[in-house]
Amino acid sequence: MSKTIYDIAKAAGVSIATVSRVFNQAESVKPETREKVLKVVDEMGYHPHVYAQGLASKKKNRIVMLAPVMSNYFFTEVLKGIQDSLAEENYELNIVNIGHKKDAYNQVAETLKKRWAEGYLLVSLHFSEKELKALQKFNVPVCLVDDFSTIFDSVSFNNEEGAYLATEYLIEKGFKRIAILSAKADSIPIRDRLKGYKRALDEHGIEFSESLVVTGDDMARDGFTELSGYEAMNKILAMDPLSDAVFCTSDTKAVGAQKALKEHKVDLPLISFDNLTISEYIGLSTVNQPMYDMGFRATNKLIQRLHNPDLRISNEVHHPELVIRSSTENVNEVTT
Amino acid sequence: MSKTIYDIAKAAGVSIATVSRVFNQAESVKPETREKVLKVVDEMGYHPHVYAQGLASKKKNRIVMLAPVMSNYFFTEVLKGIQDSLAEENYELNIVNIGHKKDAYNQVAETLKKRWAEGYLLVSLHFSEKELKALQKFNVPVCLVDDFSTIFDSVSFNNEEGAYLATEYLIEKGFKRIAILSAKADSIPIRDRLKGYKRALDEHGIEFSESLVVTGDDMARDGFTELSGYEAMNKILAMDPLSDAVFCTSDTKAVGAQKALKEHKVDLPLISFDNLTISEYIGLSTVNQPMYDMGFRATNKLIQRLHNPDLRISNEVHHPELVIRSSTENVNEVTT
DNA sequence: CTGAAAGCGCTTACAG
DNA sequence: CTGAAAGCGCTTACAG
Repeated sequence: MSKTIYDIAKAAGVSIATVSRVFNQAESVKPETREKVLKVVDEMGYHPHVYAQGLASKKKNRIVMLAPVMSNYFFTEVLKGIQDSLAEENYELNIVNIGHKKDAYNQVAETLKKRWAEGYLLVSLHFSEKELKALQKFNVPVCLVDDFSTIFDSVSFNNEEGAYLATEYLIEKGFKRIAILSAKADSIPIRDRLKGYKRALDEHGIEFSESLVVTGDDMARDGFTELSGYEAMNKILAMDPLSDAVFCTSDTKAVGAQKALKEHKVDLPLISFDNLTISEYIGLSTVNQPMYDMGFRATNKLIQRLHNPDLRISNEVHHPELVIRSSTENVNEVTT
Repeated sequence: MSKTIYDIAKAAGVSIATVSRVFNQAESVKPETREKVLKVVDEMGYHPHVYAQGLASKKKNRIVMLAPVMSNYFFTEVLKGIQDSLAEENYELNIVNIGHKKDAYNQVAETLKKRWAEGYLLVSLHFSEKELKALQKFNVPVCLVDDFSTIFDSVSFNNEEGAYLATEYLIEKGFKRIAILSAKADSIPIRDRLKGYKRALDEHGIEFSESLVVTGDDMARDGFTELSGYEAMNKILAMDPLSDAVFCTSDTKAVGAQKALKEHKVDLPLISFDNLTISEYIGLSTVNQPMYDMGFRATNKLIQRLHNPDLRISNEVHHPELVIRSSTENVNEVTT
């Protein structure tokens, strides 16, 4: 039913090798022959069979993105960056969802084993040194996005520094009892952000208090949900004495937190993390994370490695920027 | 470097046919032989070459999702539905981004031509009858998501009815000058939603006025952006007399619209369209669109067709539900 | 510039 | 239950 290269060759009165060359090394075919073949190709609606091409040429022209939890903004921004970077290259993109965190490693390993692709982008997947070394054994080009390691190329973000800046900002405005609206304690972003929060307190001579680390009960997406933020802010509002400012570990959570504040008619200074598009519209002060850029740069890096496998491992770290809006400004400042 | 079926066969002391059978028709291999092969496979870290398998078996076990504009919530929700539906099946998912609207048809046609996959999901792609018929010629299983046609299977949403319900709701609350916060005029969702808006006015004896159809200037993503909503609401607020309620054509736009309202300290009743997760947290009354379900159901439908190509074309239409929150409630009602 | 032929790594009747 | 062999639809030295 579907046309093959033989059908085209016969109809054009040439060999299959010539038809193949028209697609792959057009210059080496006499212009008239090329035209003739192309004409037949067009008439008969032929398209090379991708699998046969891949098998024969040992090229796949495909890169695979592996990532957990699709339904979030971070993912789509990174994806856009990847696609824009890929747009100029002759690669197809496959997306594989890494489901349950528990055996994320096995899911990734299984995918790498299949060797569908020339290269792989591991997005927001955090593995131990040991696991990464095991993945390295598959000997396929990999670039980590939103994770750091010296074993693979990586494009990451300095979460610790972001949290530090946000917390320091609140401190410099005079706040002393600063709560941190946290998420799953052993998730990598939370670890790093908590570290930055603590360092800021420490360097400004404020004692860290475990009671100011507050988490919601909803643990979907590691607790990075609106609901979790809402729950956590309600806990904060139930504290006595109330904290005088809040560093929230994600904009999504901050949306929930703002709802709780509104319901309680309380105006606590709130700074958050991510800088989603929506944040501008809800007046959220936040730490900007260049998600699109990270996806774009990581893809460039991966493609460079495909062209030149002997490149040294390279790690690119993106730095945070504060974006200040009304959530920290239109509130009563502390007057000492 | 990479192991082949020959390496395994040799190491296990069997033929390649037997190794192949272990993977494909395990029952027909003697248990001891199977164990022996599996042991070698495991030791040597073998995995069948997907392209060679596909070429030889003429199966691909792959479905492709084609969709425009990745970076939106609709897309990710649908995607989640697709993935969950696929999780139980032995299919891989590929995602192809359809970029510029102008030649969306060609992009889709090119992708179908490649025949990577057994089946295709066309998400939020709106083609003319003529174009769909042309796509039909490729003779590959297709299911439309968020579009309706009798040429292919489809899972769609009744936009007209959704807009009708939202507008009627405002009318029944006593509002008469109801503005519609619109987007790209010739986009399919806008056409249908405008139709529903007009029908509601008509059936309740309210005259339609072109001046109450307001659009922002930002036309990215067909005008379905926060910015566009913000701009449009500012135009509404500049009207004299002011409209007394607003039907907004998407939650994303409503986020921008709410910002404008807040800045002007005006409290206009606002009902919107989509029911994003965030909408609950910003108190947005809206029309619920079951995006996840649509993705899930469409995938089921496609897979059924793969199993049984002679199935009659089937069209599933999902119906809207109003979700009422504070944006239409905590505002002054009209007292006649 | 072009063709004949080998080969990519599998699957699957066919025979035994 | 298992193997030898043909074939899937291409690409690419090799030779001319």
